[in-house]
Amino acid sequence: MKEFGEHGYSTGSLNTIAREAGIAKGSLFQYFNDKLEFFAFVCDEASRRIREEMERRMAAIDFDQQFDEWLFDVMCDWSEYMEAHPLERGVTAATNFELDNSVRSVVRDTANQHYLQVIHPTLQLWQEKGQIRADADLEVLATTILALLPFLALAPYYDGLDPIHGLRGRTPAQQRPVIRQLIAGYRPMFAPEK
Amino acid sequence: MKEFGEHGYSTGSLNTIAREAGIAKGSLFQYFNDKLEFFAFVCDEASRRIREEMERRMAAIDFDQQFDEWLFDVMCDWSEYMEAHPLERGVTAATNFELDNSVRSVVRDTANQHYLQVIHPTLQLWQEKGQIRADADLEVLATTILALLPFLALAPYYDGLDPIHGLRGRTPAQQRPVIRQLIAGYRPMFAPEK
Amino acid sequence: MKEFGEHGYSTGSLNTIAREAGIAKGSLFQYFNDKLEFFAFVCDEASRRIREEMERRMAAIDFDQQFDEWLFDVMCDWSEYMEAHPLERGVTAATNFELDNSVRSVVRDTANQHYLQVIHPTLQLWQEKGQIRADADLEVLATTILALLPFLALAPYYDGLDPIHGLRGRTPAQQRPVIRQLIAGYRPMFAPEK
Amino acid sequence: MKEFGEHGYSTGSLNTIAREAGIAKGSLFQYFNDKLEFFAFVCDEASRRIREEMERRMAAIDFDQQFDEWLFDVMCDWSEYMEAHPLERGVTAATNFELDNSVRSVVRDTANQHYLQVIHPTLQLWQEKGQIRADADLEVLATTILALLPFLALAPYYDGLDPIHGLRGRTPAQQRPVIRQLIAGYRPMFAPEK
DNA sequence: CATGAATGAGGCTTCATTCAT
DNA sequence: TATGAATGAAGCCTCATTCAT
Repeated sequence: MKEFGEHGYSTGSLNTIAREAGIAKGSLFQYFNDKLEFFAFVCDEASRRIREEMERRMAAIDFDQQFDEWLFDVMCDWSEYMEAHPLERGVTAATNFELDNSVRSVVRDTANQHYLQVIHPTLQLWQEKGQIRADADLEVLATTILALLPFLALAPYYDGLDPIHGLRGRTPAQQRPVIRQLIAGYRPMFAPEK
Repeated sequence: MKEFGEHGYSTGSLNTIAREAGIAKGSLFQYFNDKLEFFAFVCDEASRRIREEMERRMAAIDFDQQFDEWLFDVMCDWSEYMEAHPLERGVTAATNFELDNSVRSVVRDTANQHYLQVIHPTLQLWQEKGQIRADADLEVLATTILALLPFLALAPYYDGLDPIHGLRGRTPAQQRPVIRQLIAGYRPMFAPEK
Repeated sequence: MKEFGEHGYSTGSLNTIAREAGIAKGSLFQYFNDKLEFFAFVCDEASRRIREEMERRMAAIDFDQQFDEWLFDVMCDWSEYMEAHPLERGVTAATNFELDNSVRSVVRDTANQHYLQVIHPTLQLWQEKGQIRADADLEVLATTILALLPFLALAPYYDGLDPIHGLRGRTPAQQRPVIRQLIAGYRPMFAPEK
Repeated sequence: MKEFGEHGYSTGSLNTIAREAGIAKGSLFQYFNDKLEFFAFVCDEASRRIREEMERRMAAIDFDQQFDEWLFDVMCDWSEYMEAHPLERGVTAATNFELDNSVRSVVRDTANQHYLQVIHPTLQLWQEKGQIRADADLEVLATTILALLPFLALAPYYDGLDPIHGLRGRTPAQQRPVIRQLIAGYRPMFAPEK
């Protein structure tokens, strides 16, 4: 996760991985047929960990509040999780920044499934609770959140992702106003008529 | 543009570029000190071309309509431009998918400046025209559009970018319903009270 | 036989053999001390099979005819056998095309012994029957036949072995005219005076 | 020529070649796209040298004698040439012992062309001179000689090629009786009626 | 007797960059 | 200004063999 997270698929070095892991180069190929299979495994593993941890955290968040408040809490947790887990964050970057389609399609589909299996039911639940307007477009909302997640995860650590709010370099605590601003901006998309 | 657009910075090969351009490998280094300087130049050039062409096209779009109608026209133009210009699209992908921060910061800032110098004044103009609600958050709107542009540019051509609306593989004409849906979804963010 | 026959000794892979055989890599070394011993066993086995089958077939061929007619029948059988037994044919190629002397000497001597133990007595028999001229040089005849056998076995399946008669790609039936032509050409070497 | 001649295509090492040539590994690829292209070049070069030298020598051989005497002289020259040129001999072995069809077809066709462009016209010439029987089959004769050449070139230096006459280890001078015996054995194939 | 993970040397090839011409 | 051969490090991957289980 460290090597691939820092350098991505094509620039990540199996030699380096073997050296830092203290095993022989050839040993890597006992478990994976080639570099791509290895990378895919690492990405799957990271996606799974991220999802499991986030589900655990979300279960602890107060469900008896307005949707935008709840979303704010979730996104702050997300922000803190990513700050505390540089390995998972690195792999998230590696999958989001992969250019090669044949590599990308292998790793992105898995990640997207994990995300959507959380996002879709959650949005429906909130709509049923009446906290999301009945005529809101859940697909557009899901797309927005699906884009917001890597944005919040990476913008504080990678240059050029957020030239508007200036997330780059901010701690999770310092990110909170921006998160609040973004959710407030999106609020009309889902907010029920008063 | 072809080589870097297809393979990105680190995987793009100067050997290949020289070979396909029909010039000597050494000649590249007459004009650029190293690979990064070359890549930066290519990205700048692409960003400039994209911006100029889009400004030209936007000037031809009817300004006497509602903001969301106008935005729809612009985004359709953007979609058609990207379909017609695979080289520029490739470089767009290469800059958006670059993982290495020291490379990324060089190319993204330029691109973002180009984008924002168009987006910011435009949004202000539409707000002054009263077509964007006075209390709408122009920053969040700008961030949304800044994310929407690469999304629409790349999702039809790269796997795993849009698992919700299924833009992958669609022609510009087939993308139009999705563009309309997205803008309709975003509409409450800026739409003036009726 | 499959792996060594297709790729020869040095390029043949014990890993592949174990994988395709469905046994563990280590198990190979329970029965053979090293790769060469294994290869030698496979070649011996193939030589033995080839010899036994050809002796069986030769026993069924009419012995009451002229030597060249008989030889034609034998060679056609040989041609058909090789077509029907790609594994044995492959090993034949592997032993004939082995460059490394230390490997070659191990496998060729066995094969040659098998061939000569059939060829020598047979030629003597035919000479005693008076169908081979008394002053014919049986050694040269044996050498000729010893060269003819791999030639007929492999030329239809390997490039560049027969640039004159064009055996490459021919079915056994299509090889028959060439076989007849070759034996007719050799005929003066052994034919008794009329 | 040394490395490929000793170990053949697949076992020959580019690392070794570069090291013994005193150049960098990468430099090999300035002139050849891959190993096969390199090997093909080496084989072509060797074939050309062999042909040119043999044509030079054949021009010095007395043409006013019987065909079998002339052939004996040529084959003795061939035997001496191969003894004096271990590099060319090695490459000859490498092309004759190559198992991989895709490699083999590349190098054998060239070699065969060189051989046949000498053999065919020569045989015709001798037939016109009346030294080869009018009804002799020149194709079979050519095939015989085409097989005799690598046999004489390699049998003295490689195990298991000649289990009958025992050429292995013989000097050119010691090979002469065998060469004479072989040609005497083949003589009836072409000798004119007395 | 069977297993299969571990090894580490070696395989071919690509790369950005230099520099003498 | 243009060239392109030379470099040598680094890339991924395969290999036969060992050995503790």
